[in-house]
Amino acid sequence: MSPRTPKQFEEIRESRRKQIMDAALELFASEGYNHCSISQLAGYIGISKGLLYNYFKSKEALLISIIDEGIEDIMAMIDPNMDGILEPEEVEGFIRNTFTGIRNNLKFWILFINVILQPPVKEFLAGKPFSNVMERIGPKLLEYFERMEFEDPALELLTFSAMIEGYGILLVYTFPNDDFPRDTVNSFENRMIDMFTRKRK
Amino acid sequence: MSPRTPKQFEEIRESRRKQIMDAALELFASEGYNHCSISQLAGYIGISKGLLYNYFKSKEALLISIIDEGIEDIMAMIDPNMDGILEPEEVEGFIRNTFTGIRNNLKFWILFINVILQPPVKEFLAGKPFSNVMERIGPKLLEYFERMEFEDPALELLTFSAMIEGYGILLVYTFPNDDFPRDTVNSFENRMIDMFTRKRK
Amino acid sequence: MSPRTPKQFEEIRESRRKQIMDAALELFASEGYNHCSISQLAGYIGISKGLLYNYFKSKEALLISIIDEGIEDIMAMIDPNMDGILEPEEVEGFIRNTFTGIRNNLKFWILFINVILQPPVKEFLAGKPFSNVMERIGPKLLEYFERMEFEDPALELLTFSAMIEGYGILLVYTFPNDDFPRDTVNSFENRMIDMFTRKRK
Amino acid sequence: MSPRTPKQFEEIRESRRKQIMDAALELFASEGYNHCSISQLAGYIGISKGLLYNYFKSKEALLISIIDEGIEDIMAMIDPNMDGILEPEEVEGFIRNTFTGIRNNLKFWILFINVILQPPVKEFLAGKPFSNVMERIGPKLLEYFERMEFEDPALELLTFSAMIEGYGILLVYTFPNDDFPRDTVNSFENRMIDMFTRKRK
DNA sequence: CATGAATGAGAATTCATTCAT
DNA sequence: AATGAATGAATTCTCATTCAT
Repeated sequence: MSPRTPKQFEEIRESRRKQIMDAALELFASEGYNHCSISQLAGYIGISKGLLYNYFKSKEALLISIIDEGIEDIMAMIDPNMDGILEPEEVEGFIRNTFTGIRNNLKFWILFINVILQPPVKEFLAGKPFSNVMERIGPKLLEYFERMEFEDPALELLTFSAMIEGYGILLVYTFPNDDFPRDTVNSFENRMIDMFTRKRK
Repeated sequence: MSPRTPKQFEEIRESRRKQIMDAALELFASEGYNHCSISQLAGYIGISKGLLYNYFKSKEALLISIIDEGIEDIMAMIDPNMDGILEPEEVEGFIRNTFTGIRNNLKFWILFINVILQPPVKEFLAGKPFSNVMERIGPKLLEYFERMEFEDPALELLTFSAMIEGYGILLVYTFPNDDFPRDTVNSFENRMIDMFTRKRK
Repeated sequence: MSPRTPKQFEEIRESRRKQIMDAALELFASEGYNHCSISQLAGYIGISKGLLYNYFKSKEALLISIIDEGIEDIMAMIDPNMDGILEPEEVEGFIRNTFTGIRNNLKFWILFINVILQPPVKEFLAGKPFSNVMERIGPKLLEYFERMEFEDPALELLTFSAMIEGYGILLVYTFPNDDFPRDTVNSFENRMIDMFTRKRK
Repeated sequence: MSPRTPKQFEEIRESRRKQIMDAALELFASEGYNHCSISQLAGYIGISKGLLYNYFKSKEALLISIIDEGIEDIMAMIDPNMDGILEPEEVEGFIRNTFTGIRNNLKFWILFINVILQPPVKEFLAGKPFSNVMERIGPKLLEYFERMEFEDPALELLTFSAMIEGYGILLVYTFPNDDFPRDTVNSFENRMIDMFTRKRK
């Protein structure tokens, strides 16, 4: 066999890294971050503890990487193009994407909810622009509700946020096994779209 | 000096127990359960580590006690009398009480959200009828929405749940310091009452 | 009620002391000295920990008292009058008394075997003339076997000691519940008497 | 430097494990199991406390491992082939092997006597077929004494057991430093062989 | 005499992290 | 790159003993 090229090395590293992060997400989400030891994690993946430290400089760093990437994934799905002012179709898209995004990354979402208030992640998020999805697009939505002449834009924003987050929480706490009545969820999504994209008087 | 009576001992125990639980709630909620050591907690209260174990057989047991009592407190406030079928006024009361209950026990609520998915609490809740507030009154609400001829009772229940939980979450994650625009919250509360107590067609 | 006389106080103290020692013997023998806490013991007796310390200055002191008294009891039964030289009838009496003594104080015997090699008791026994029953009467028996012209007096002493102690051990380890074939025990006793009181050639 | 092979790791583990068990046997036997802390033990070996837990999941587990292996060692020496019916030569061999076995593993024997009645070991032995050496070969010896037409087989078994165990106990309690008159011991051994392998009428 | 809350010293245990190979 | 033995600091927990009442 010929010696591997630098590019191949890079690929190997990348796939290992991904493997570790996937497994850690899996385990952290089901067992809890604190409750899950590096030994256990390494054993679960089938690699040595040392190798893990070859890829992540600490357990915290691993967690942060997972959170970071997860947020990016969800953000990418939720928010493909929100630079300018919001139009109703974009709000509709945002709602649809959010629902899909959370559902597609349920494991991550569970972990996220699980650790978001705990020291390492808390600190990490503090410095980030997307510490909270809502925080980022909040102002835009506010401006949108104003422009669309909703009666009480702040109330709309609160309602909007609560419904989005409430949905996410229900997924995690009440239906973590995806045993969700899909019809009802679709209706809920439609109701939200209905509520927040039709101009009210 | 005469020896203490059993009643006196009982009082000492009761007040100490409360003192420990209050301090632990405080610290666990702000620092995080895992991040806060028994040493730190004992130091914060100003007692010895040993005494803590005189009152709670383990750190987990202390956490569980806090959760247990907190749930009871909130349930007592939320749900004073929901034995029979629900009437609109009761739903209104439930909404109002829930909002007040969460706000009055914000520290507990933060801790609760923080630990609800973590092993000891998860297991503890599994055996409880009120593992989730919604779980308990869900069926009653469903029957209520049917009786009130809401078009899609399941959707109403989901919306209702999401809005309640979303509100709770927002409090914890987004406005933990109570820097909440109170007017908007009141409007949100009223909107919910409006949505779920007026018969729809 | 008239105030108690000093004598009555003395009696109360004495009976309490005995009660504590009996219960401790019971518990130490069944649970193991180290495994049994002062709390547990006090609870078992139905008194407070403080009171216990009123009677014994430490857990070790309590153990030592039990051992001390137990040894005295057994010694009193085994060895009523062994001051002068031994005669065959005295050896016979010694054997019979030893068997009865061990059987009557089985709980103590179990505790004794259990703790005899452990630090506090070990040190305590070191300074005592009866650190071991055999040690005390060993020299006398040796002289007896010589005077009786046993062929190898040292061998007889070893055999004698081994049979006595072996019997004690069997009681503790193999038949702690007294489910002992009494006939066989009696025969064993008679065999020992036979072996060690009849002059050999 | 090439990484260690699995075989090398296996060797390291095996030798460390043995080192720990040897040291623990040494220390537990001389200081007493309860009196000897993990810190002390680790310091004595010259390793960290943590490493100890890498090899044994608890102090109790370490004790049990020692007991388990010790029993196996002694059994292997005592009882090389006792499957069929016993012949006088086998009984002789058993006696000789037992004496040698106990003497060669005196440290273990001391520890064993020391802890055999204490909770963890007691429970552990309960499930074992060789909880007591005698228990295992008792029935065989009984049958042997019957076949050899000893007058009272049960009495012979009791005498045999008592002498063996009594010898073991004497070693531990009375002559723990091996300051044993070897001649007398040999005579004792011969006397036992004489007593239990010559057909009596 | 009697109580049990309170202490504190020390014990067992865990586990993220390092490092020689 | 890969391993897992080894570390050590921190953490949970135990329990004999004291002491105010």
